[in-house]
Amino acid sequence: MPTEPAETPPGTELIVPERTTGYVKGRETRDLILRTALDILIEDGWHAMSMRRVASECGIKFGNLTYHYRTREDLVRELLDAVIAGYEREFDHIVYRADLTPEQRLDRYCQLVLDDIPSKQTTRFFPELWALANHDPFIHDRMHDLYARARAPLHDIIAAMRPDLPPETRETLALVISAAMEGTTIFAGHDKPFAARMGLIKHIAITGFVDMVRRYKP
Amino acid sequence: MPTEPAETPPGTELIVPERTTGYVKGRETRDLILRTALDILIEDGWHAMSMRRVASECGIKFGNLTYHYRTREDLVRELLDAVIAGYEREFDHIVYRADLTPEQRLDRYCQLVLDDIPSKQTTRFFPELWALANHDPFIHDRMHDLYARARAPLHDIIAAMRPDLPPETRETLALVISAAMEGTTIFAGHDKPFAARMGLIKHIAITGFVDMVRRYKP
Amino acid sequence: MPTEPAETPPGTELIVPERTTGYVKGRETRDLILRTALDILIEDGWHAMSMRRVASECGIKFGNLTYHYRTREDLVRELLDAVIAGYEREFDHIVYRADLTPEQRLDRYCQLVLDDIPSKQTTRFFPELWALANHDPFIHDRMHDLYARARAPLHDIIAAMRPDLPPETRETLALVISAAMEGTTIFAGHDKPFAARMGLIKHIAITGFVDMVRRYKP
Amino acid sequence: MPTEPAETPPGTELIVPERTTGYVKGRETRDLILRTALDILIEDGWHAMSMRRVASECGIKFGNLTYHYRTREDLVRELLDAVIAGYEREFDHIVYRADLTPEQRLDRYCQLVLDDIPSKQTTRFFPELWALANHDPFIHDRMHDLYARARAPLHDIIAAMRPDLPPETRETLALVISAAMEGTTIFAGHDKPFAARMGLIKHIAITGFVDMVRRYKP
DNA sequence: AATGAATGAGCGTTCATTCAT
DNA sequence: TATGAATGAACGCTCATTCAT
Repeated sequence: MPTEPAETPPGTELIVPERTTGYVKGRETRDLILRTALDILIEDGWHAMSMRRVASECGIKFGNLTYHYRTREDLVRELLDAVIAGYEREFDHIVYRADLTPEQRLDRYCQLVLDDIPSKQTTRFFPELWALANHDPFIHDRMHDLYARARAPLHDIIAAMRPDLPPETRETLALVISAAMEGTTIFAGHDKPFAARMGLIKHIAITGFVDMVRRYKP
Repeated sequence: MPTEPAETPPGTELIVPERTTGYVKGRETRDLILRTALDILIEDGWHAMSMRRVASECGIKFGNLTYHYRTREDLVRELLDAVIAGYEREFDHIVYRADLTPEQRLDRYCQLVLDDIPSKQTTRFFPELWALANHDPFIHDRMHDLYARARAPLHDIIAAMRPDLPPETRETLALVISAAMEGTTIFAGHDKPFAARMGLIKHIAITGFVDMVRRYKP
Repeated sequence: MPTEPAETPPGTELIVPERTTGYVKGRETRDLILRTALDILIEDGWHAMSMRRVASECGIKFGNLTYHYRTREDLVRELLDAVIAGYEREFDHIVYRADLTPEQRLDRYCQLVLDDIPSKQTTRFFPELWALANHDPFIHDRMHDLYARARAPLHDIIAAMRPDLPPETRETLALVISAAMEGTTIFAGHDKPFAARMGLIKHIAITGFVDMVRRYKP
Repeated sequence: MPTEPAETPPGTELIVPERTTGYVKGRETRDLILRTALDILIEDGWHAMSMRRVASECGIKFGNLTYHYRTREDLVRELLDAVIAGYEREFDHIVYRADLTPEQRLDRYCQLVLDDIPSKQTTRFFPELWALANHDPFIHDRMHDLYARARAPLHDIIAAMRPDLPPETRETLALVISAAMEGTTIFAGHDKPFAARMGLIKHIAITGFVDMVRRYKP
């Protein structure tokens, strides 16, 4: 079973939306702002990502930051959208390869996800997102949009492996597998106690998931 | 297959440490403070749990709060210790029942954990902890202490089921199972999109976990 | 012996540093802040000079004060620098007059210093500085910088009067004279018991100092 | 001329007043409190001498401190009185020695005062007092009481040396000498830039003062 | 597009004080 | 005599926001 790591880690790119007034300078500044804000979020967490600190670490003046993002919420939403869109884009153009068996594709999908977890950005960003989603409906919905899109390939794979199961069961299998992988972030993500054991974790998890789909009896 | 919910959900109790000196009144006040602080943490998150808001929602004056907890860190540490101790206590006196087979005990253990996940406290508290642990070494260590203690019963069960496996493999099996269950918090916890499907999730997960332990080949 | 008071008392002016950027309005606000802070320091002492009180007595909002001086230390340092620079400036352009004998210049120098002591600002400001210098190394160094500059003219005068003495002795003569005058602040400064006797004090002190330099035998 | 240092430095003792309820324990506690408060005042200054810190550094509980000194002002006043009384006592029983000439007694008196200045307590305590006296009439009066008593021996000495001078002139001579010595605290006190030069300062100052008294012409 | 100035609110902390135990 | 509990106020600081330049 192929276990080589994915060629391009997802989520390393920020997809910054265009604006109506398409000045290049402003676009560059917004890029810088979002990149810097994400760095702070990753490094020191949500509450450290203040407007002042973002401006300061950008090397721009405070007034300029509020020109581009009038309120903190504006900044936060565009940041989360940009980060999430980055993850979504990677998923879209990596997973679909028709030359593999469903088992191989399941294996490959899980490799991709688990290989991404030890990255500092993923280990730091998603727990912030999970916590925020509990208190902010906008973030909650946006986050579950992302996960729904991320599970879509799994649905196809599981449907191919188990056409006998009802759709709800297949979806829930996908959910359990996805949740299981997310959960490893806490224990084997960047700088976590079991980071060094990620290889064994991957083997146990992936073989377990394949078995789980293959053998599940309703 | 036994799927009845556990009789007492863990984590609903705060274990507030005694003090060598002090009157009953002070003890009651400290209890109230911690209970209120936890409620705010659960409802509105970490940064909403300010000293002022805790005092205000306690119905006590700010000065009195700082009398009992001189600094926010004092409050936070005693709160986390009290919450975590509550979870640990439940684990300690529920899991050890010698009259069951290892498979039954694994099933029971997972039932216990998964039954707790939809509780509002657990769904809200642990993601906060995961996010905080990324930026606060004290919280990081305390959290992984808790999880290590929570995995201990799993180690016994898996050792009984698979004495042939080396300890590291058994530990990692336990870790994967534990992480998988934690991951469901995000998707099927309180008010989450798949909360209603927790029954099916439990069935898929638990039968999958039992299979995973039973059939794992190094 | 000439005893007419100096034409311009030193230390009545605040030398507020320019900033590279900024509007006139901001400069005026900073001037007002420092002037007000000094007034409070003089009137009610160091610990009364709180950020809140400065803002309030300025008629500006607290947030605006912290905009101009982010921390109290920023404010304090710029204030001390401005006050001290005011004293230094006066010393610089008053003392050097070549048309006088050394004795006349010594007399004139002491006149200048002693005439300044009964001013409320000097009587109040310097004892605060002396107390603070005991607990704050920055203030300690800045204060002794000021005094070193203030003694410089004395060194010249004494060198002219007593070229036979070694430099260390001349410096120490200057120090004793300077210290003696500073000490009168406590007893004959503004609103002090012997304020009314400053004329006699000046006569006794100055004739004594001139004699001391003229007649000192190592 | 005799220049050996005084046998017992003044101001090292706290004279704590008795109370009507003469329990020994309470007296001991008050001693400890005042001693500790003075240490804090000397070490970190006036504003650092808070009730809380005094209690904490005493090793007694906060409530107990407020039992002995109901308000901070109570503590401060008794502390200052005790310290000042300590200095006064030393002056009283050291200075009067009939077997010396007036010049010798003047020398001896100045030796005594100047020898005390480099002590940490004196260097730190008096500048605090000078600053406080500018803003607190009670302290102002008490301080000048102390200095008046301290100058009394000088008046006798100067009267013996210069019976020809009118009393006001003699008093002012005493004042100038006293003020001159106090002023050296700032420059040659404990940890001050010219502390190492105190020997030369003493010689210059004392010979100068003797000359000043001997030769002053109204 | 970018900066400077000003506001109002909230934060954690320290403090002096009063009162019950 | 000593401690615990509670209050109210002020502290320095950071923040998001608005508006003029």
